[in-house]
Amino acid sequence: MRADARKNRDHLLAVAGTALTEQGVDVAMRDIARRADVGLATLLRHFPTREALLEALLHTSFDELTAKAGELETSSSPEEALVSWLRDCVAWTTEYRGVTVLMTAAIEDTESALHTSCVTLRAAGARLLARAQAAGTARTDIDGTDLFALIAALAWLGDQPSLAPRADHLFDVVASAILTGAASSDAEAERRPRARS
Amino acid sequence: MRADARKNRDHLLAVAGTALTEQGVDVAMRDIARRADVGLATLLRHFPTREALLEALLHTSFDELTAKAGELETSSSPEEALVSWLRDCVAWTTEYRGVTVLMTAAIEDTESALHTSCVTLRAAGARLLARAQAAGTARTDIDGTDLFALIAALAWLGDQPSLAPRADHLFDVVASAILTGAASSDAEAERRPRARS
DNA sequence: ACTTATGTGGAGCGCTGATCCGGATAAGAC
DNA sequence: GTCTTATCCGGATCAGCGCTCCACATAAGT
Repeated sequence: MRADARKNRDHLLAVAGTALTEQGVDVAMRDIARRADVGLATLLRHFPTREALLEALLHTSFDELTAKAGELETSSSPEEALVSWLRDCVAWTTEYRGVTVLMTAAIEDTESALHTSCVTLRAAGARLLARAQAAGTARTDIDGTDLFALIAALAWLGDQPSLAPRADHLFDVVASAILTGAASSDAEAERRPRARS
Repeated sequence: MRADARKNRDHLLAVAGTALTEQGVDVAMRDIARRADVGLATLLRHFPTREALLEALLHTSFDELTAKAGELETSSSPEEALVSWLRDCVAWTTEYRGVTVLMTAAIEDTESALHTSCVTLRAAGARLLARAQAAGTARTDIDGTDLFALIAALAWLGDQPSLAPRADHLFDVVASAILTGAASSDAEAERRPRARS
């Protein structure tokens, strides 16, 4: 890659990062190009689709989340690991408003630039879930795809301005549905723990 | 209203109904106008915004849902009434792909044509919830807005092609989180009843 | 210094929702 | 039955979107 191209690419990524966090993933591609003092065609050549741009921008975040899942698998109890990781996933999506819709579309579109990252993420969650299920602390009638769907739904809730204030609380509600509390001594405490703050 | 205007209005509503169920609420306004053999301006004068069109089209459905809530309040047990009504709400949204997003935006936008309908719907749900809470069969740390958010999230799940197959199952998961099963003799059966079909 | 392969960005396409305004027409007066 | 007028219609137009093409600028290699 030519030096000026590399420079443009890096600059575009930096500008896109701030633009996306400010205006959500639906920000106009033209706006990103304008803010980078670059033609729209240049942006679209480096990143032919919105998904491609997001992939380049978020793949380190994806890696961190999957890595986190691996760490939790050894450092925490199955139940704590699962819930903590779910919370991290949902919290992460709040930084990029609207990314949830693209991810749910990407997970079964093998052509999407985000496809692989999403599948990997789902697999990481499935492992944490299976571990908790084996320990008897998570209900056994859900799988990794269900978990992915629940994360997506909670993330979507956080994206809706009118529902966002309830997102944290509803996370606890849904989490209580995933956990059985079977092998936990404080099962009841886990079912209705966190009072409305 | 002049006779030709009334005729156009009715015709547009009929055409919009089929167009919306076929292509979702994001269908281009121009397409609706084209299918009705009418200029775009005509459609937009009768229904200045997409919300206005939807309100005219769906307000009978909204009325039916709130009426249904009233009936269930006297005909069924608090628990059954709540779950049955929630299921009806979620099922109804599947007929109009994408309507959930507009509804969540409308519920706190007093300018939206859908605002009143959404608020009424939330109130109907809140009453069913309060009744179940009074009977001790629904968790007491959620309110009508939380319920609305959960319905919206489940409806959104059904709108996503990749997650839709799990929507019914996840409805049961979330429903189990809302219900405590306290006053029910088959509490355990309610917590993990429906095997994956 | 010259050539060439590569990168660039303005112009233009088809699409969207929205607005304007000249012409068509139904409703009401006579 | 005719005429007036208030109402309604819809083609033309605008700004915005993602996207593509291609004449031109320029960095890299000889």
